Amino acid sequence: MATATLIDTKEQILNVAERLFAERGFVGATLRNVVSEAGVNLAAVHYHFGSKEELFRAVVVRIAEPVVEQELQLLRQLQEKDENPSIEAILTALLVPALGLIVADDSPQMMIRAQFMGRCHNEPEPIQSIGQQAFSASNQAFLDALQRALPDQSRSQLRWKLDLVIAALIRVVNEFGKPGALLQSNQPEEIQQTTAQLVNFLAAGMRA
Amino acid sequence: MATATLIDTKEQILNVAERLFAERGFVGATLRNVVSEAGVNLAAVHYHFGSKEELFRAVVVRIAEPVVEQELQLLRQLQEKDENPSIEAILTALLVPALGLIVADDSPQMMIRAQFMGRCHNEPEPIQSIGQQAFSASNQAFLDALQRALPDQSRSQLRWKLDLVIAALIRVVNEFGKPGALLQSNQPEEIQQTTAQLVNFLAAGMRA
DNA sequence: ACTCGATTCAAACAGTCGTTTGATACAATT
DNA sequence: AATTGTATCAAACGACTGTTTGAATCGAGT
Repeated sequence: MATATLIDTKEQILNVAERLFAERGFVGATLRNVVSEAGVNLAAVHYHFGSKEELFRAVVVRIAEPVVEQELQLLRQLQEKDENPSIEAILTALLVPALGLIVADDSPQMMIRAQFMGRCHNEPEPIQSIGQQAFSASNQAFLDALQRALPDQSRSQLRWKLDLVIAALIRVVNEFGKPGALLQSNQPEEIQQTTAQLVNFLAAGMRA
Repeated sequence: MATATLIDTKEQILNVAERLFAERGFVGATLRNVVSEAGVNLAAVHYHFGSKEELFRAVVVRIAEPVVEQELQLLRQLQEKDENPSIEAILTALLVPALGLIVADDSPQMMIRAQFMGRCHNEPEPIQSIGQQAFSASNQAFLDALQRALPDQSRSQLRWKLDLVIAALIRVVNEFGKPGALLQSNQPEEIQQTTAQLVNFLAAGMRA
C-alpha cells in the first residue's frame, strides 16, 4: 500500500470524531460520517475502539487529560504563591485552560475541542456521565479552593455556584464566533479580555 | 371504536413528543417512540403535523407562548409600578415564569417543559433557531429593561450577560432533581428560595 | 340510506444505523 | 521461504429511521 497510512488511522478517527460529535452530538454524528471524512474503512472504528460509545469515551479522555492537568497545575502554582488566593485568581485558573483551547493553536481543532466539552455537558445519559467523570478531579480541587476563599458559604451552595460557573464557561465557548456572542475571534488579546470580563461577572456572583 | 379517542390525538402526540424530545433530544427521540407511548398510529404524526421537524416546532411554540406572555406581563407590571425597577426585580420577572413551570402543576408534565426548553438551547442547527426565535420577543424586552437599569454598560455587554443569565436558568432547570443540584424538589417554598438565590448570584454579575 | 370529508390504520417504501464477518495485504519473526 | 499477528478492506447482517400509500372507519349533512 506504499505511502497509504501517511498519518495514523487511530488518531485520524479521533480527530474527525471529535469534530463531528462537537457539531452534531453523540447520536447525530454517525460512524459512517466519521470514517468517510477520515478516509478510513468503517470497520477500523470497531477494530481500534470496539464500539461507538468507547470511541466517544476515547475522545473525552484525550481532551480532558491535558485540560485537567493544566487546571490543577495553575491552581497549585496559585496556592504556592499565596496562602489565600482571591476568587478572581481561582476562577481565572479554572477558565484559562478551557478558553485557551481556542487560541492555543491556530488550527480550528482546538476550538472544536472546547465545543465538544460543551456538548458533553448536555448529552442525555449515559453520555453525560462519561464527560463529567473525566473532569471530576478538577471540579473537586476547585471546589476545595473556593471553600477556603469563601468559608462563610455552605458546601452545597458553593457546589451549585461552581456548576453555574462551568455552565457559563461552556456557553461562552459554544457560542464562539456567532454574531452577538461574547467571544468573537480567537485573537489572544480578545480572549484575555473576555476571560477578565467573564471572571468579573462570575466572581461577583460567587461572593453574593 | 366506542370510547377510543378519549383524549385528542393531536394533543396526546404533543405531550409525549415534548417529554421524549426533552429526554433524548431531536435526533434521539424517534417518531415510533412517540406514537408507541402515545398509543396512536405512526401516520398520525404526518397527518397532523406534516413532518418530524414541524412537530418539534409545534412543541416549541406551545411551550414558549404562555411563558413569553407571562414574562412580558410581569415585566410590564413591574414598569408600571416603578419607573426604574431594580435589577433583582427584572431578573425575578425573567426567571419566575420558567421556574414556575416546575411548580405550576403537580403533574410532571410541567417540569418536562422546562427541560425541553433547555435541550433546545443546545441542539445543533437548525433546531436551535426554532427554539430561540420563539423567545426572541421576551429577550428583546428584557434587554431593554436591563439597559435602562444599567445605562453605564454597553449594549453588547448586556447582551452576553443576559445570555449567561438564561444559560444559568436553563442549567438549573436541566439539573433539577439530580443529587447536588440547586433545585431538589418542586415544593413552592423551595422554588421561591432557589429563585432568590439565583437572582442574587446573577444580579451581582450583572452589576460587575 | 347515502355521501363526503376527516381521521385512523396496517403495511410497505427507500435509506441509514451500529456491528460483524471473512478475505486480503502487510511487516516482522521463525 | 514459511509463519504469525496486525491492520485494512468490501460486503453484508438485522434493526431501525422518517415518510408515503391506499384501504378502512368514523360522524355529520343531505
